[in-house]
Amino acid sequence: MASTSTPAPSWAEHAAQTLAEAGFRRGGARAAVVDLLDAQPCALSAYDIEQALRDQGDRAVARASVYRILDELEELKLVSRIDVGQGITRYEPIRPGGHHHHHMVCDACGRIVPFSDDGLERAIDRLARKVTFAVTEHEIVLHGACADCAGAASAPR
Amino acid sequence: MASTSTPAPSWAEHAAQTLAEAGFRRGGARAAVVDLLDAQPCALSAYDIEQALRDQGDRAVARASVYRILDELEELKLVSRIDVGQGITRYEPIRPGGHHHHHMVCDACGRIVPFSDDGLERAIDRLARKVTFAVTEHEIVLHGACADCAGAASAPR
DNA sequence: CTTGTTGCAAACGGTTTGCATGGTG
DNA sequence: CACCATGCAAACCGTTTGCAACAAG
Repeated sequence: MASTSTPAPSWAEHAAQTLAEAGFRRGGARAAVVDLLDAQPCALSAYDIEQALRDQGDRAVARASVYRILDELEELKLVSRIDVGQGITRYEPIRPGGHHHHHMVCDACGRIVPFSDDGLERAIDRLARKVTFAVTEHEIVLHGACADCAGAASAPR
Repeated sequence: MASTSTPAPSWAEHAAQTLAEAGFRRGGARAAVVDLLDAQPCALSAYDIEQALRDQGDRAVARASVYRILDELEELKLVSRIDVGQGITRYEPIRPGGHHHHHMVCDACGRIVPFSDDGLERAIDRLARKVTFAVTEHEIVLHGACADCAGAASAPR
């Protein structure tokens, strides 16, 4: 962490640059969505994004625009779709140095908790080499109960 | 209990029995869906099921019934939901002695190919023991290109 | 005859599209 | 001033629900 010239550009900046390079014009709605995503710790649904922007007041964005912008961002590999079932697609920034991770879904409260595990990734890599299938992506979703919900139901430890 | 008359009950029979034990009455629509599922090698969507039954002619089942029946079967752990994205839920029989498996989705042609891997399952088990989350299920989806599509695009070998 | 089962059609909820308006370059 | 970006509303599509007809036990 010595390189003072590129002090870890925020994802928002990275996204803005990538978008510009791809020939997109600057637009208030897109900037608002990008900024919101950058500030979030975990995956958001299109609805979450629309609401958050509306609630925080300074820049409401139409639903259709949210979807269109998310499509563009996904196309440029700036966000990834997370589908944990329930028919709701969530989106999450792909941060330059960010680590690959997956999600656990609490079936009781709906909470989504990110996790990453090298052993799991290695197992997937090994598997990918064995199969007659060109694996480019993988998605792993763990279902169960989060600490709160599991604790409430069984022995609190 | 060495009842020699039960060598390997088909999934359809197993399902019929489980349903009966759970107090369900016998019904033509349900039987048709169960039979169709039993005959299939891989996951079907509700739409696939409705169409297949309508096409094969002998017993059409209303869309709503298909969904209701699938819900009941899932409740009894007779089928499992497979969600590979694209917003379409698929269903697959859980066969008594059947092995746990996951799916690869060809993003080019949409084909779904099942696979299973012990190393992967072990990695998940190990992980499940480590996390602060009561893991009850997991779903793994590999995306990429199937042999046909990958072969067509790149070197055929 | 009582109660679960099925079909039909309308309702639902997330997502996409068509078109007019407005801001960027 | 040309064109992309945005908002709005309607269309879409898979799924769910309400209700009436039907059949199993």
